[in-house]
Amino acid sequence: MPMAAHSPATTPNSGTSNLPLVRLELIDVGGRFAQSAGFPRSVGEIYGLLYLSAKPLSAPEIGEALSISKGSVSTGTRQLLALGFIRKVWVQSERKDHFEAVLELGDMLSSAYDRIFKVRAQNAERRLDAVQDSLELSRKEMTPEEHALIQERLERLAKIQKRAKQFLPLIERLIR
Amino acid sequence: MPMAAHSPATTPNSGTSNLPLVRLELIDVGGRFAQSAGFPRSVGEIYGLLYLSAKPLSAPEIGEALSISKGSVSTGTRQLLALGFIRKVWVQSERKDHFEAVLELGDMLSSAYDRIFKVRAQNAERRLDAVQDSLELSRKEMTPEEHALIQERLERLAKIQKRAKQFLPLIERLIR
DNA sequence: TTGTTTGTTCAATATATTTTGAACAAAATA
DNA sequence: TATTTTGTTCAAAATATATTGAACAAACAA
Repeated sequence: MPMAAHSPATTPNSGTSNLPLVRLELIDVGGRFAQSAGFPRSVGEIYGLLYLSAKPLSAPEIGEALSISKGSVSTGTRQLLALGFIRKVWVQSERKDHFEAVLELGDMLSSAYDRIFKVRAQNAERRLDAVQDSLELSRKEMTPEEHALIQERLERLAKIQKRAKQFLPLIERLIR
Repeated sequence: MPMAAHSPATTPNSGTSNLPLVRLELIDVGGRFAQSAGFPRSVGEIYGLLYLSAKPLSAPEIGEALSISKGSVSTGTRQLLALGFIRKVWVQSERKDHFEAVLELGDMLSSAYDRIFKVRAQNAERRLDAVQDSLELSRKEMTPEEHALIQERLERLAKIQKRAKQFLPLIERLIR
């Protein structure tokens, strides 16, 4: 369903931006994708805008097209730059920074995968180790039966984690 | 770092629950995992509580152990039941429903994968089709050059999606 | 140097999500 | 039947997250 950025589905885009429908829709797609990946909607909208832009856009242009503030543009572009989804480009006789989308989305997604999911997997592993350590610390508060039960169940978790660790590199290879 | 459910890291667990440290920690792990997967924290905490429980727990027991309300327990257990992460069990001479964790987490995660990620992939595919349709609708508002550029970029997206579609079943097989 | 433009930060505001708990419904008991 | 127990719903409150915009800083121009 066609939808202008930030506007309810039924209302047409409010005035200034004047982008063709297809671009407004991809802005919305980007926003939704960002949300489902745990990023602010505006970050995805910025990428969606730049992805279908014929030329690099300045921060004020982005803000005007999406009706978002200077601050949000600054924060959003910083995040996208850090993830490698956009780059700064120099535009002749312009002092403002300009941004363009990195089009190699496949590569970008795999690098985002690296940064996000690998770190998460590592954290999860460390965390589970800590839980297993604290099982021994809690030993005195428990009956031997309870201790054995918890130990067995934590070992199940460790096995799942091991399995996950093994197939993650395979996914990486497939994504690249 | 050890942490009682819902309490700041430095404060000990407030009174009634009296669970050993290791169980409090797994509750926290469950809560964080749920959050990273887009579920309410309390849903993960309920699973974490049940996962290390020697016996099935009633709704009031869950609420008391986690210091959450009747309503949250009801909502949380319903979600976990729908996902297949817990099951109801009948406990002799008890009228209350009792809940226990499904321990086959690997299986559960793959079925949750099915339900969530497959639907997302399908939605994304439909959505991109719609965007491509609207490119044709917007044709008159654009120069031929702009049209060609957008068409090319949308085709790139379609390719990425196709690739993603291909490797998703492989991941599934690995997870199972 | 001063004045202007551009970009960032962050406290305040707005928005979205989760949790609560009172009101209700459903089921079991007496 | 009436009474108690158990479970659900959903509007309101609490919490978490995103956005704004004024104040600040940094870069450049004159």
